[in-house]
Amino acid sequence: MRTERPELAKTYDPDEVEPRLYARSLAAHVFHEDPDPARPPFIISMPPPNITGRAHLGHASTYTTMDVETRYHRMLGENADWLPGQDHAAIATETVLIRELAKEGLTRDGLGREAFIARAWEWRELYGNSINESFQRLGFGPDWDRERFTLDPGLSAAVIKVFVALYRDGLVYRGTRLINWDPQQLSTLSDAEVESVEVDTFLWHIRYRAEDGGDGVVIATTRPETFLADVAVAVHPDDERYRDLIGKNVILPLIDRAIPVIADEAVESGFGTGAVKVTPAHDQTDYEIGQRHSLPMPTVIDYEGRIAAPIWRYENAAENRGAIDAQAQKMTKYVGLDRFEARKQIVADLRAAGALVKEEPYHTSVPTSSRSHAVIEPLLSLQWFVSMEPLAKPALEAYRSGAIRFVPERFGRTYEAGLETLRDWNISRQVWWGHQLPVWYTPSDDVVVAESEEEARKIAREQYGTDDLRRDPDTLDTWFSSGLWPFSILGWPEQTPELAHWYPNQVMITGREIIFLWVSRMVMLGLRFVGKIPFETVFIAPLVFDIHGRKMSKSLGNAIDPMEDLVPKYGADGTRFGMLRQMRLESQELHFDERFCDEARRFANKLWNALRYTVALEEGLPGAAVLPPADKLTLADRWILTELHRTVETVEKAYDGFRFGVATDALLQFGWYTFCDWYLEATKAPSQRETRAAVLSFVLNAFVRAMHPIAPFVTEEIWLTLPHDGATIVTASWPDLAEIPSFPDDAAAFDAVVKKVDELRNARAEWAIPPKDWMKVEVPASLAGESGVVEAIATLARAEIATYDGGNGALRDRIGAVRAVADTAKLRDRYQRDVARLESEVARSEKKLANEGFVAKASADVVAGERAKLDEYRRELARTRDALADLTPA
RNA sequence: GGGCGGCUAGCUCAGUGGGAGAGCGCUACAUUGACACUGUAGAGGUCACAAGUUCAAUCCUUGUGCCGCCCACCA
Repeated sequence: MRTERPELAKTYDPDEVEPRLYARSLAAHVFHEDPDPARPPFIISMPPPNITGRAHLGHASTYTTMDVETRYHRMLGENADWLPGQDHAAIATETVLIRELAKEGLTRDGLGREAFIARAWEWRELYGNSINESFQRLGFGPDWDRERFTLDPGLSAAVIKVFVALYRDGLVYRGTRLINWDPQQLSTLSDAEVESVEVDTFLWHIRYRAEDGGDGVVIATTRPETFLADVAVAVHPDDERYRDLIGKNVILPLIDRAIPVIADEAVESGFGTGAVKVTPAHDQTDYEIGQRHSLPMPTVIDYEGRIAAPIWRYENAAENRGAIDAQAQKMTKYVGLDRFEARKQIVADLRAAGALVKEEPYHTSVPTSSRSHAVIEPLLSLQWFVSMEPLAKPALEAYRSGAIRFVPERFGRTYEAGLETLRDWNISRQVWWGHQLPVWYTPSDDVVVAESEEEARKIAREQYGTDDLRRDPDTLDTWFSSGLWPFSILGWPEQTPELAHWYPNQVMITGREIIFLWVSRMVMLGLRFVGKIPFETVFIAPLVFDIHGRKMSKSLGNAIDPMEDLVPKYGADGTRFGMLRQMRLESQELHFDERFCDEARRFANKLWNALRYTVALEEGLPGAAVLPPADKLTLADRWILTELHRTVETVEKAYDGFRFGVATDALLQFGWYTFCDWYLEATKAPSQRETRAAVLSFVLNAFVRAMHPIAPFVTEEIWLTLPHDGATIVTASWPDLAEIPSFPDDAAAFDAVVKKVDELRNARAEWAIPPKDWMKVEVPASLAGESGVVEAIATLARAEIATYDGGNGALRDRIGAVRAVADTAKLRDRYQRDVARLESEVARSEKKLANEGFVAKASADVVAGERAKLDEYRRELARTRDALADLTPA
């Protein structure tokens, strides 16, 4: 295909090009693939963003790596597909919806479940696509024809099937446990969604007097309000101070209830007073102590986070219940108070009663919801759980056997550590937007779990003689459905061709903060239900912070919105290239610096102008991928082809190893400096005329293909303008190293030209020769035969060439002997400095080689290298001394 | 408490067991057949600190300091 010489804009305009080319790709469905067992699969399941989400910088960077990998593997000819989808994000979406409804004066409960869900779906239709629009503007090319949603009928069926199967296998169970309760969201949260936030508070020291009238004990607590539900005081069994108290009773102040002093190993004598109040229904450690000692477990905080008369939840141990219930009338003044309000009141009352011994300022952390940021209340509650141990074991084994590989490797240890310490997973949520539990109860609370209501009735009739059922209103944790993602997205439980060829996926890319939350669950559930690991490689992309390493946040005012702040300024290409440039494999943080995006934007313009130069050559361009015969290629041609070969090789390895910083470094270095600053300038020498059009076109064509996965638009625009084969660069082939000739010796000779030109430019600056003047340069007569070399030097250094008698040896030596002509004093000065510099280099090198230890112990390569270096210095020194001698008046 | 990452030029970061690098910023010059979203040149660094291993350490080991993150039931 031969391209007409078009009119090309002087400046590359991403705003015009990018949407146009994206629409073209979309219309042609170039990102779509079907399973093709004849080709190796390369599948990435896109971590489904929340439908409420906006594309933030973390998405932009992480998802760009997925796009790069998919595009690269597609160009390699693999059956590559990137599977997109969205997550219903139960709690997050419900929160947003409730807020929206409030603007209309409506409430969730007022609407009722059915109407609320209907509104949620409407809302999703309206706004759920905005993140996809951002992704498209960023140039992401997942297989949009295969987009899925976690609440799709197919995925919902998978969720129900898994829940029921796990229940029947005894891995899903219902029980009363201490759970994380968010009093603001009015729902439970999994451990993984709870984060610690540091706060300044107090450690209150409170005296519980002994029942027999003694001083009793002083306990230290950060949560005095929960003392209403205390059922014991615990001390360490070996603590001498309290030995006599163990087994005796102390009296809770204000409410005058007697509780025992018990001994438990969990207590650390060194902390606080060495005595701990035990409140099993409001603290994890206390709960475990309570279990060990069969203590009653009253709750005194309700679901709204208010103080309540003792509540007994389900099968709580209830010995001594009478005494606890009897306290209700003594705590009426606190009932209904918010927990933090109650804390103030109780502290004041304890102080008034003389029970408050000390208030010690104290820095600690409190659990908060990673969603609502409300302080989590540990509460005893009847919920649904998944037993983790039987699932975790095979998932650990898959990692330890090497079936799953982490990049960087060290994150494998994070995964391992997480799986070793998993507690059972609380999966029931008290929200409506989600997969409702396939669980029904009979009037007498018998539990029926089934895939459908029909099946549930049948079971109920057979087992319990009733079909009067009510369904559990709770829904499943969002992560339950996302845990199935890599296979549910492929159609599981149906045995689809996609599942057959594309599972396991080759790569999963995500952030380190969800290694336990998500990655481990996909592995556990994939192994259990498909019988195979879900993916072979997990690439953990760095987390994005601001330029000074601070978390990006609206309140700090340092958040960068890629769609608002970057794409309009730098284009999608500039944004992508600039982000990837900062991604270094071993670094777990990316301190985002916008300057890299600006550099990338200018780089795109630079390449664009190299294209303009190329297509404007009067001799015209040959067809795609046509090189002149090797014997016609000039030294400069051989050099640029060799450099191209090396660059493609480097970029290939970089993409293979997720080293995006290395790939962008190599592309930038080659494209801007090697290609534009040196080769393209060299083609302005007359001797390059015969071959330059073909070589420029060939190099640009291969180069933009190597860069395409990172910067899809500018590369496509350039590729389409050049002679090319095929309809779009998206489906073009990866540059074949075998077809890029490499001439290492000639390339080294041209390196000498580069070095010489640098030296001449340097001399020009030093001698203040105006750039518009041609500087005078003499080349040894023996180099005159190499007209291409002489002209290249003349063009690049803007020099007028004369010859002098002399010069011999290898081409590189003859190039080295090229010299600038200036007035004698200036030249002498320069040569003298060169001699001094070279003498010191020679001395350093000689000293090193004279070191017996070095010669004896260093590797042969290094010693030989050092000798070669010394040799080179000596020759250069000799050359410079000769030149200096020539100048010295006789 | 455990684990991980970082500390290199004013800023942001590469890099290597053997001659300290880039971009931006700064200074000076320049409009040379594409590009001023450009080119050329220059200034600028005891590679956090200490000890060790080594013929040789910015790089490896250990320790210290500072910054950041993750995990953990010290109330």
